[in-house]
Amino acid sequence: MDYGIAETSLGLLLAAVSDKGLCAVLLGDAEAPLLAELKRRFPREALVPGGTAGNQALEMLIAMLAGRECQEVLPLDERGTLFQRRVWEELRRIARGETISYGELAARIGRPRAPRAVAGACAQNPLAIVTPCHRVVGKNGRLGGYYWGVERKRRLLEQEGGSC
DNA sequence: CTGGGTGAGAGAA
DNA sequence: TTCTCTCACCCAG
Repeated sequence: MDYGIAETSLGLLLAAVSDKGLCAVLLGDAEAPLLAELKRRFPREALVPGGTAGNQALEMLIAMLAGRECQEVLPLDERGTLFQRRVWEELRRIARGETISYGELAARIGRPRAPRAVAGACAQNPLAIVTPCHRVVGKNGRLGGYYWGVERKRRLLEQEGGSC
């Protein structure tokens, strides 16, 4: 698979693409930790920097951050359990600027008593931004957590609410 | 504020 | 395989 890295308003953004589709979108402050995480998630893959597909995905993600809603166009190579994919699929149906609670999301996938499990699935989401796990917040106004830092979550929501 | 009920995943043995 | 621990939750006291 090949990948590309670019600087964005949220810090460094890494996109990795396999022969099946987009398989990782990571955020971070420095290049080395990003690469380490990519390698940790795909230990057996050969990682090729600066590939065409990776850079193409990067461009799309940056356009998305700028306000364009062009997801679903490129194939996704999601690796996860059935339950996780169910959660991620539901996440992608949340509109830009909209937020729901973990309990609500759990109810939507038919598991109303499993908000904690849903949170766990969100934490494992390999495709930041494409799968908008940042649009899930706690029920009583609590922001909840975010794998790449609550600060990034807050800024993502701010920027989505304002510029569409 | 605290405590307990949750479902699913990761890791040990 | 099972057992145990860990949660980005949520509601009742």
